[in-house]
Order: sequence, then C-alpha cells, then structure tokens
Amino acid sequence: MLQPTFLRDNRQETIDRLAKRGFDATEAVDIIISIDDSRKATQTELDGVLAESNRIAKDIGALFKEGKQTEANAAKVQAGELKERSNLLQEQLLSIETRLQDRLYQLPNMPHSTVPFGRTAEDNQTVRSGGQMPTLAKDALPHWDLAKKFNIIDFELGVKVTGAGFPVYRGQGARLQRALINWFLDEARDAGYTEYIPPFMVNEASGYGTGQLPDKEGQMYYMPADEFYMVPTAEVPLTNFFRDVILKAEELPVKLTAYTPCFRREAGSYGKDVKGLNRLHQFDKVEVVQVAHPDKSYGILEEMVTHVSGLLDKLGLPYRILRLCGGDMGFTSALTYDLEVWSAGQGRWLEVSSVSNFETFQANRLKLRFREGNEKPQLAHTLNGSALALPRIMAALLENYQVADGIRVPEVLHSYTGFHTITGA
RNA sequence: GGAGAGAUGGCCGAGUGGUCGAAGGCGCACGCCUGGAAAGUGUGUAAACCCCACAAGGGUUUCGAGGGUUCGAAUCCCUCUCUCUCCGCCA
Repeated sequence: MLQPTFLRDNRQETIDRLAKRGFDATEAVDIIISIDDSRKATQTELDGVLAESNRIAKDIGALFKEGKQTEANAAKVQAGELKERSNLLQEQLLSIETRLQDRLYQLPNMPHSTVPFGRTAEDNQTVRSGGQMPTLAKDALPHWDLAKKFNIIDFELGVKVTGAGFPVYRGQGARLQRALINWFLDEARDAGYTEYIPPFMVNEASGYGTGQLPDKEGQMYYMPADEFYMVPTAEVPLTNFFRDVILKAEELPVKLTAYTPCFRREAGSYGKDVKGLNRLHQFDKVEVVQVAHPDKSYGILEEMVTHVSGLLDKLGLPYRILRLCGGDMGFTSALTYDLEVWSAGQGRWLEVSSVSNFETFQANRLKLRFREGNEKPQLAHTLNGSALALPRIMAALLENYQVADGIRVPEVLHSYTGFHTITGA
C-alpha cells in the first residue's frame, strides 16, 4: 500500500512510475489526495470538539467538588451537545478513512526506475543467462513420462486421494524431493539466513499484511470453520512475523528462510501449463525473505538473485534471468527478477524463482518499521525470493539429466539423496 | 470440549469512576561522581494522527480487540480473542 503523504508530495512521479504498468493513475491519485484532504479537515474539527468536551468534563468534576450543582448540571447539558457533534464527526471520519483505504488498496506498487515499459511477458528483459543447454537423445521424454517410467511420481494416485494438482512422490522421487529441500535450506543457511518452520495456515490479518487480501482470496484455500488460509508461499507467515514491529537499525538486514508446502487454487489455469509438474495446487518451496534498510535494499535484491542463480549453477541447469516489465510484475512489487530453467523435454522455459523488492509497500500495511538511534521510526523495505520452487526444478532435473537407463543426479545432491542415479528401483 | 483465573508502557508491576499516558522497580540513553570502571546520584525514556514549516509548541486517540453505560472509564456492563490452572480427549 502506498502512502497518501507520498502521493501528495510526489504526485507526478507517482503517476509516471505507475504508467509503466500500463495504466493511467491520474484520476485515482487525485481522488486519494482529495479524500485525504477531507480526512484531515474532519479530524481537525473532531479533535477540537473532543478537546472542548474534555475540558468541560474536567470542569464538571471540579464543580461537583465545590458543591456547585447548578453550574455542573448546566455544563452537563453543554457536554451532551458536544457529544452528539463528536459522534457525528466520528462516524464521518470512519467512513472517510474506509473510503481512503479502499482506494489505496487498489493502487499497485510503483515500479522502480529500471523496470522496462511493457504489457506482457514478451516485454521482459533478459539480463543474464547461465548453464549449458543439454543435448538429449532423439527419444528423450518429458518429465511426466519419465515419472511414470521410473515410478517416482504418481499423478493418478494424487487424484484419487485428493484431486488434480496434488501429486504423490514415491521412492527415489520422494527422496530426491527431500534432498532438494534440505540442500536448499543448507545453502540458505550458508548464505546467512536463519531457518524457520512457520505455520502452514495463516489468519486473515496476515493475508492483508502481505497483500494476498483483499484481492486474491480466490487464490488461497480457506478453512471457514477457523477462518484460516493455507499458505500460498512461506512469504506470508515469514513476512508477517514483522507485523507491528519496530526494529533497531543495527538489526538490519534480517534474513530468514523456510521450507513450506505451498497451496494455490490456481483457478482458471489449463492446458500445457498444468501438465505434469508445471503447475500444482500443492508444491514444495524454500523461500528467502529479507527486511532491509531502504538505502540497501537494491543491493540486497542483487545479492538474492545471485544466491538463487548460484543454486542453479550448482545444479547444472541452464537458466535465464529476466527483469519483469511493468505489466508482468506482481501488484505489490517494485522490481522483480524471474529465474527460468530450460525444460529440455518440453522445450520451454519454466519459472522456478521470483525475486522481488517490495520497498515499503508491504511494510506500510504491516507497520514494519525500524528506528535509527532516537529518530522517528521509518518504514523498512521487504524483499523475498524463491530459493527454490521444487516441482519445476524436479521437472528440469528429470528431463535434462535423462540417459538411456535412468536419470543422473547432480553431484551436489549425492550426499543428500544417497544415490547417484534414478533407476526406478 | 467443560470449569475457573487473568490480559496495563521494552520488561516486571501498582492502580476499582474525575487531578491517570498511567505509581514503583528493572532495562535503556545522557550527565554528575571516578585515574578508569562498578556502586551511588540526577535527568530523560511509547506509538499513530491533526494544527503548524515533517521546527518549537499545541490538540486527539491508544491500558488485549470491539461495542455499551456516564458530563467523565485502565477502573462498571456486554461480546470476542488470547494466555494460565484443573478436567476431558489426543499425535
């Protein structure tokens, strides 16, 4: 959520930056500023009435003590009138604040200056590529066929117990999955992140804190009996640790990591996008989150991208790094890098990580601040990234490392898997 | 799930209708003391919003959350949430 004071002081800049997302925010910004004007005017008036009421209430106390009943009762009448006025103003203020908040919730984050203009994924910039494209045999298979051939992932069984998009991992498939989770967490720890195991369900306030609510409730699984949402990413619980928190400047940056399963309803997806492991309702992911000083956050964003691409280097997967254009970026982000791996069996790129700087957009909703010395608290910057999302990594590993009689396992994982080749045994 | 007790500032803890944003202590910051430190001692120590120049100064709100009674609520009433103790159930 953007701040009205910022919009007021930087009206044109806000409009220009939001234009990168392909829409004209002029009207929305002006409406917000004018609602904010009436909010201030109403509060000023209300404060005056309340101040008067408080003064009279004190006088009444004093009058009673002095035994001046008549004067006291006269003052009571006056206080009653003020009360009526203040109630009215309070109602007005509340409705103005609600309107203001509704408007602010609808405004996406402002893209950073380096974000390219553009509407679709076509307009994303490739900033770097890494790894070697594999040369596969003529009869190379996509991962869903390999999964069946070696009996390591059972999609039908998942349909039986739950539904489509809930695969069952078996034998070496399950062990490879677990190995990847452990390796990712160890790599994150080596990079200075503290490991957490957060709740896999969150309350409504947490959904609002990171921006899934109010707009994207349809994407989350909801448990009405307890009013909980299944986490769509570890970002939600991890970042909400800091809701209503004031950190000391010297505590920054805070670096956290967690593995969680992620649950997404993915309403409206279809076709080749949901084939095999490409898009699931439940998947595993290791997430990294940082809370940063505003002056440092963009350096940290690069550091996070380097961490993630380093994982892909070590796995030997070919990848590319994209800087998302304004139109393709998430609602809450100021700058996002996507990392995609080459899925040799499908002949397409698969997104395996998204690393974003949210600047103060989430911090404003969360009231996540830090204090420098004795200065006033100011909003921190939040960042997060996948490091990494498992299913598409699994898909790429299966496809890119397939050989005649099995699937080779990258060397960095050997001590985690306990086997070097998937043979279906 | 049932019964009872509780929720106060960074922490502990007083406060049962007016002078309470809240005693006292701890912690923290700065000063004095000291060769330096400890001890001692003095001062200060929440957040948001509004007026104003984001200064000084002033105002409003906030004692788990929301509502109510009252001229006036940390204090009385109602609802909810959470914590603790006991019972039940249970990985």
